[in-house]
Amino acid sequence: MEELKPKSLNFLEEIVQEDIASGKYPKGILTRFPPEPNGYLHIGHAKSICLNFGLAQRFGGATNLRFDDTNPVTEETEYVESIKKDVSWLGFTWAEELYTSDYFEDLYQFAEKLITLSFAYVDDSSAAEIAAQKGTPTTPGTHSPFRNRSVEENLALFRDMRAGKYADGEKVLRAKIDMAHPNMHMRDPLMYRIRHVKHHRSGDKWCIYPMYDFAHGQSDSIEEITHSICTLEFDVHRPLYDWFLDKLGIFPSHQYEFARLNLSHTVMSKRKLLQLVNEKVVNGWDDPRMPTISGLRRRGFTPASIRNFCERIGVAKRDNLIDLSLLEFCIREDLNKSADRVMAVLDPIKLVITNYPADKTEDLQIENNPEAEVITKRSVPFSNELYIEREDFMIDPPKKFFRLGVGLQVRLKGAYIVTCTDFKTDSAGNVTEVHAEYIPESKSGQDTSGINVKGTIHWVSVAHAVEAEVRNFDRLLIVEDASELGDDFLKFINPESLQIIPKVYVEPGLKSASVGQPLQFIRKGYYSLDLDSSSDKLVFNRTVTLKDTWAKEKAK
RNA sequence: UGACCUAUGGUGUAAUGGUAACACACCAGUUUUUGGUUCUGGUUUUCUAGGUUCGAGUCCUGGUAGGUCAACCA
Repeated sequence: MEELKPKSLNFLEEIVQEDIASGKYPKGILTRFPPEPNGYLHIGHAKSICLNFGLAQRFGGATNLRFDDTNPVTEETEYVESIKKDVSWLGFTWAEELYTSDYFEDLYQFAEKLITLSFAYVDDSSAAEIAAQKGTPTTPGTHSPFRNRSVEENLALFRDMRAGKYADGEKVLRAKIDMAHPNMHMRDPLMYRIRHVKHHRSGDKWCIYPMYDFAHGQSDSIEEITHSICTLEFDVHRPLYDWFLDKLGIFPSHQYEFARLNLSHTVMSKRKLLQLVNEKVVNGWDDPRMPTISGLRRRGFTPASIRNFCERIGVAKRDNLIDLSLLEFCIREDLNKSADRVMAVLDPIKLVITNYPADKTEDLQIENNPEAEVITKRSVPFSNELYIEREDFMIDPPKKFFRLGVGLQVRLKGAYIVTCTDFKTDSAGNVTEVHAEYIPESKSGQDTSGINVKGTIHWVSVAHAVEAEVRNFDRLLIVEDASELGDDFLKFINPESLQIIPKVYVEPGLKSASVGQPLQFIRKGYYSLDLDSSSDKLVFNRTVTLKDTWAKEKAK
């Protein structure tokens, strides 16, 4: 489908467009999403996923899903499964499911080749010695005493490393580049280390494992990835990425860097997320307060809203801090179109309609979603005793209070207009009951009363109400920017990030709600049924509130 | 006392040497049987000093500020 006015391209799209125009990649472009299976995906990964898959979709290419599993110590199959689930859920289909570990033999051969070309050597130095040899960013490094071993000796030693003749840490394979290079990554970086550890896929087949720098570029090259995009901190790795591909003389994949996503009022680093889980600040990786894909899914976010968000934040090379309100806008925008409206009273007070027959029940037909293309209705029981929101009645209502107070009128959503006549209090002066009279000819849809009211409030019939638990979620942190907080970020957890309301009343039709189904509790927010629900206990998660301009008005 | 990356409203992102725009946020009004939604309008912008040019947010130089890099992590 052709857009009328071509949207401006982001810098990555421009690069791809130029490469295609110049005929650089006659077979089309190929991107890849390369997570390490050592944790759960978060919204930052979603940006990368949308970028990689989006680039390929837009320019007629394809995208591989590659698990970058070169460190057997941290990686597990459990994470592979969750990552696949999350990428699929976001709505993307990968061309091939691949694993860096599947290239271990190729990578080994690449290493032997570099040894043969005198571009690599086996080093017996300890980790501390190697660190010392590296120098500092402002002072050049020094040569390892093992740097000038012969090709034959290096080859023999490296084969012995593979054969398991050495213990962990005893030897490493290093690239022979330049110990005085201004880029630290070019000062004879490690290519292989010894790890006598079972790998989640290759098992015990290997005891030497390639480092990221010796695996990533070559994996890209093996797959003939044309555009390998990653985050900014890998910028300094690019010379090394290019050096290996050049010396090996293999397919020249190219790396491009973009600024990672930072979201306000939350944390994104794997370490901090892990900390939240381990210290039980949240209830697991899929806690709805987490910025993980699984958390957002459980919270009630839709894949489309997240894709939309990633589209709107754009992509560039400068550091950024995206305001959470943009994410909230995106989910509201989506849910406003798709969520059925239902009534739930979270903080109930009884409203008695004194002139409505006590033994009567009406089944009212109420619109599910005024925004829908095809309007459908549902049946909601109405009777003389209703629950309404406590905040919808005031003893001394101020001027612009369009709700109940003695003498005031409101419409009960989908039902009648009522006039408040009285109220009861307990000994402490708390309102316990509100009384009103309904206007029979004001029935919704057939109103002949001629009365206009400013306010409409939601309600649930006492006799028909279904009990439910509601979990209201809010921002995880009370500070916008957690980047400089370090471990102190735990001191800034929003104490109201989770508020459980154990007993609310919802309309009876909600007994048949399904997990994840988007709903709008009228005037309250968007909710979805949590997977903790059972047939005799409903639990609803608040995805996001509605915009509340009344709250702002009240604050004045 | 290094190398590299970056700098546009409050937050993001465009403008590809030719009128600084779009979204979110915020404010005001409109619509509304949700104080939701819709629609309309408004407030607020090119880090700094030079240079090139008829013309610079864009190119060049210096400065300033922020970020990245010295894991047998990725």
